[in-house]
Amino acid sequence: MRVTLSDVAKQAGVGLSTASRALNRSGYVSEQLRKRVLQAAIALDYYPDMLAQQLASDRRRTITLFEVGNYGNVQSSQDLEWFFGPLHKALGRDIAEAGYELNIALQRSDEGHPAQVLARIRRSHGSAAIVLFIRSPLDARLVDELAQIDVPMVSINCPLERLGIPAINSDIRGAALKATQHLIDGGYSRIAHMQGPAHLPATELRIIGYEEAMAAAKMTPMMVEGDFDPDTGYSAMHKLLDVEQKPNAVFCANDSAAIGASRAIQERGLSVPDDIALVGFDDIPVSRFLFPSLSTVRQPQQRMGEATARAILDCLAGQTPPKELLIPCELIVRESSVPRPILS
Amino acid sequence: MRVTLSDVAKQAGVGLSTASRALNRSGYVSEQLRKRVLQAAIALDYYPDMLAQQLASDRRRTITLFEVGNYGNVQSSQDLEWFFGPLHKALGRDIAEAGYELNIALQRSDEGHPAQVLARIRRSHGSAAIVLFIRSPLDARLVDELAQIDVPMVSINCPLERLGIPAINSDIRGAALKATQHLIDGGYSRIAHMQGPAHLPATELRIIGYEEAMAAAKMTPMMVEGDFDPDTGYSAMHKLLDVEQKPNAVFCANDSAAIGASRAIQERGLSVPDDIALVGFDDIPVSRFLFPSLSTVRQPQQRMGEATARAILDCLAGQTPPKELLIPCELIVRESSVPRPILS
DNA sequence: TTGAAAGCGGTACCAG
DNA sequence: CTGGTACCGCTTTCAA
Repeated sequence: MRVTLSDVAKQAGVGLSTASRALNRSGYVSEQLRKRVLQAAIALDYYPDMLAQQLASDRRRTITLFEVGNYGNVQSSQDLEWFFGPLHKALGRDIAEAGYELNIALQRSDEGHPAQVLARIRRSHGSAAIVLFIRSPLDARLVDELAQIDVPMVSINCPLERLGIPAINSDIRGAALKATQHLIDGGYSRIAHMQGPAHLPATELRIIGYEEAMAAAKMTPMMVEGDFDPDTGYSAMHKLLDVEQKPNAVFCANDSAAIGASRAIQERGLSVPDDIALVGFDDIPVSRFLFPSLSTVRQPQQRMGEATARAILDCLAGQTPPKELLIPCELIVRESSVPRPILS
Repeated sequence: MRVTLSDVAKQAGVGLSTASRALNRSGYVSEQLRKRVLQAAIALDYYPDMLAQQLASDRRRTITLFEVGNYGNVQSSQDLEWFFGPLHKALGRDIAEAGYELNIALQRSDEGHPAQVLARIRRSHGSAAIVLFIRSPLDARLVDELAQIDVPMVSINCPLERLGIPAINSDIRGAALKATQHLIDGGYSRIAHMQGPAHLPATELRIIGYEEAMAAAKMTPMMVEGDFDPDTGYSAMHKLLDVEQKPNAVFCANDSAAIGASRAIQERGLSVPDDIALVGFDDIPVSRFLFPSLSTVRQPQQRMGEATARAILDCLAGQTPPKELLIPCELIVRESSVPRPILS
C-alpha cells in the first residue's frame, strides 16, 4: 500500500500537521521532532503525493511550457528536439532554482485544437505561469482562449505582443536579412528564398528579412514555397532550377530544406557553391559536416531559455518584464556560400 | 475564481454526486437531469480538475512513458525526437482509445539519477502503468528501484527481461548483421564498425550483429569507439583512416556519425562509396538527400509503439503479454554503399 | 510549539 | 434514479 503522511506521523509519534511542517521546513517544529519525523519518513520510504499536495496547498509550483507544433512529425521534426533541448535545459534549470518545476505540455498541431489544451491547463491546479511556444498559425479561437487565462504568460517566438504578453523573440527577421546580405556581399546576382511552411510567423519573418535585404540592394526577390523538411526542399529546388533565370544562390528556410535543395542541385550536375550557393537556418548538428558544409544561422536557444526564465520569474514576483526582448542570431558562414577560388 | 463541480450542481439544481455522474456518464442519471447538468457546465464554462479527480478516484488513468537518454543534448539528439515521434504517436493513440492518457516523463541522463525519478513516479497517483525506454547504462540502483515498482511495466529496447518485464525490442542485432552482410555481399574486403556510445545496450547489439556477420564470413573485425553525433563520427573516421590497413567500408552506429565520417573521408580526398562505403543507422530524414545518399537501417517505430500499447493494455487487462517481441528493422540500400559502375 | 479539524475538488458507496 | 456523506493525501488555520 501507499505510504502516506499520516503513516509517517504515526510512526514518529507526532500529529499529522507536525509531520507536514517538519517535512516542508515551514512553521515551527522543534529540532527533536523534526529529526524523528525525518527518520520515520526515511524508514517508511515515504514520498509525498504531489497531487494531494498541490490540491491542498493551491500553491501552484509548476510552470507549464506549452509547445504546439508538429512535434513528432517525421517530416519536419528533425530540428525540433534539437532546438528545444537547450531551451528546455536553460529554462528548466533557472526555474528549478526558484523552486518551480517545469512541466512540458507538448501539443501536436495535428491532433486536437491548441485552445482546448490551453483551456485544460488554465483550469488545472498545476500552473503558476505559462510559457507559450506556439509554432502554428494563431487563429481566433486560440487568441480568445489566451485572453481568458489569468496566470502570467510569456511567449517565445510568436507574435502575441498585442495581447500584452511579454515576448522573448530570437531575431529571425534580422538573421534572414543578414543571411541574404551575406549572399549579396558574396556577389551573387540572383538570390532566391525558399520559404518555410505557410502561415507560420517563423516563415513570415524570414521572408520579411529576405525582402528587406533584397530591396535595399535593389535586387528582384524570387521565392518558392517550401516547408521545413528535405523532401520539400528537394522538390522546391527543382522548381527553382526549372525557371529561365535560375538563381545562383538560395536562402533556405532551414537546414533540412537546404539539404534537400543541395541534392537537387547536384543531381542536375551543378555544384554547391560554384553554381549555386546555399544558406540554411538552424545549424543542426550535421550541417557542419556536410560536403560542402552548410552555411546557416544559429539561434540563441540557451539565451532564450534564460531570458524566458527571467521574464516568467519577474512576472511571478509581481514585476513587469520588458514587453519584448529581441535576441540576435548568429550567422555561420561555411563552404556552401563561399565561392571557391578558381584553381589554375 | 475557479468553477467547481458544486457550482455546476447548484446551477443545475441537483446534488453534487448527480452532477458528477452526469458528467462522467457513469451510473444512472435521467436524461432530463443530465441535460440540465451539461448545460450548466457549459454555461459556467466548467472544466474538471484532473488533480482532484485522480486523487479521489484513485483510478489511475495515465500511462507514463519513462524515457531516459541525453534528451536535449545538442551533440547527439538530432535523431531523438525523430525516433520518438512516431512511437509517441502510435502509443499515444492506441492508449487513448483505451481511455488512458500518455504521460511522457523525459529524463536527461545527465541530470539526476533515473532511479530517483522513477521513485517519484512510483508513488505518484498518476500511473496505471509504466513504459520504460531507457537509453543509458542500467546500474544496480536503477534495477533495484525497478524491482520495487508494482504497476505493470513494459520495456522498449532495453534488456530488462531478467526482471520479468515484457520487452518490445527492435531487432538491432539482426539489423547490424544485415547491414554488415550487405557490405560483405558488396565485395568489400575490410569492413569496420564505428561503435555507438559505450555501455549502451543499443551499442552492444550493433557490435554483436557486426561481429556475427564478420565471423560467419571469416573476416577480421575492426572497430573504433564512437558516439551518436557527427563530431565524434568525424574524428573516429580520421582515426580509422590513419591505420595501415584502411577499411574500405564502415558500418556506423547511426546516421549522424556516418555524416561526420563521410566528411572525414572526403576531406582526405577519398570518395564515398568508391573508396569507402558507408552504412548508417536510423534513416533520419536528411539521409536520403545527402550526396551520396546514405544507406541505413530504418527502425520500426510505429510498429513498436503499437506493440507497446498492446502489451501495456494486456497487462492492464490482467493478461500476460509475450515475454519478448522482436520487431525487424529494414535495411535501406542507397548510394553510399553501392559501388558505382566504372564509366568508360 | 503542537495537533485537531476544516477544507482543496472530486468520486463512490449507500440509504432513500 | 438521486443526493448525503465519507474519504483521497496533504496543507493550513486556529485553539490548546
